[in-house]
Amino acid sequence: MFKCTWNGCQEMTSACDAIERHIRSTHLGREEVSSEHSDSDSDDEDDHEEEFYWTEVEVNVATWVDPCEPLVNLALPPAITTTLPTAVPAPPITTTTTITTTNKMITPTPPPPPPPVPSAPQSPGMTLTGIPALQHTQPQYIHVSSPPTLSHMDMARPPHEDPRYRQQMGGTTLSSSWPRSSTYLVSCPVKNIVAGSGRGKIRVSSSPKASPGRGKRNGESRKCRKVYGMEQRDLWCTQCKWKKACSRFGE
DNA sequence: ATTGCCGGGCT
DNA sequence: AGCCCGGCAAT
Ligand SMILES: [Zn+2]
Repeated sequence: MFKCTWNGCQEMTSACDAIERHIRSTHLGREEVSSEHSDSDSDDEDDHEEEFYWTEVEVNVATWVDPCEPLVNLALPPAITTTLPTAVPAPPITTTTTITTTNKMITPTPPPPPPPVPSAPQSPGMTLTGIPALQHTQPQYIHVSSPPTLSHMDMARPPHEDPRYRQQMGGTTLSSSWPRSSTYLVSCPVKNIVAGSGRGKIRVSSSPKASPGRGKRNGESRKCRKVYGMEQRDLWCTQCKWKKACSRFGE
């Protein structure tokens, strides 16, 4: 069973495609569009936004425990489903209740449309740009102790940094949310506790040849610049604005 | 060409 | 201190 998780909606269907179509037309407000975009150019698969608004409800479901987070499932509903529309094993569980498995990222709060803003008095009724913009809910681990590694966790952009609603599309794609990709990184809380206290100018191992400390090292690194683009520079973190090492996105 | 950022200049 | 940019390295 696939249930719509939209605020208050109780729509339920047995087919995955059906619920997605329901969400698309009823909630997302966009009509059925043939999979082929004739006009637009290429790659990115059309935003699968509807995939965030339904959950798979099953009579019996094995509790998939993420190998990376063995002790974090005390607050969030344990659920991770890869892309598997049909075929369910049949574990010996006689529970009558149903377990919901949210597909794609963990969403602690069922109604995603209005992202829970930390605390900011906003104009009632509409939120942000109007489109159901989700935010990359970074899984908050229980960091045992890592004071020096205060890198991310402040991805929540200020309520309204820019008084002007900047809306300039580079193409036909409406910037909905993060440039999601098909693969989701799953970082483990196995971080080394670096005792970074030495504050000198000791720059060891700095041969003029090999020093992978500069330049565009990894193609996977998305810093403020690439994320927001040259436009909306005011959304970058301070360090990025000054062309210094980014402070928001560690790694 | 683009991105990340060190080094260094200016206020 | 904050702010900005030249220029380098890596993609
Ligand atoms: Zn940054």
